Amino acid sequence: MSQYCARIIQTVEAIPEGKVCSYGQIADFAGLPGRARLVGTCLRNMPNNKSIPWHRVLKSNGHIAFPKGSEGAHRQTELLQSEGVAVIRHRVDMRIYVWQPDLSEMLQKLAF
DNA sequence: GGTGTGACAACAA
DNA sequence: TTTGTTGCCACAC
Repeated sequence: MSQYCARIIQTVEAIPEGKVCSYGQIADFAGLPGRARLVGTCLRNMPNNKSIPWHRVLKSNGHIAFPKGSEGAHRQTELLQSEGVAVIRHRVDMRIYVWQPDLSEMLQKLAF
């Protein structure tokens, strides 16, 4: 558990329902610009059973970060659809569901 | 301390 | 849209 991972987890937890976010955004909000890979590494290493909404994290282009047919992809798709996010052919309409955090919300949730 | 790896991003064809 | 390539950096060997 590194400090980076803690920030990443906190940022991911701040994503509201029905919204999605890209790895780059997570890294950016977490104060780690350009460390998108670290987000994935941490989420993989971190136990995903801590109520972390990892399913709201996608690639920059809206694609699901798992290979199609994978278990993770399936679970992610299910979770997203159950939240009202339309997953079309292994991808999400980032134009609609992308998370655009308000500054006040950011300060409230993160407030490093 | 070198090397390879990774749930990625951005760019180029 | 789908592939490559490159950059990035913490982490496990």
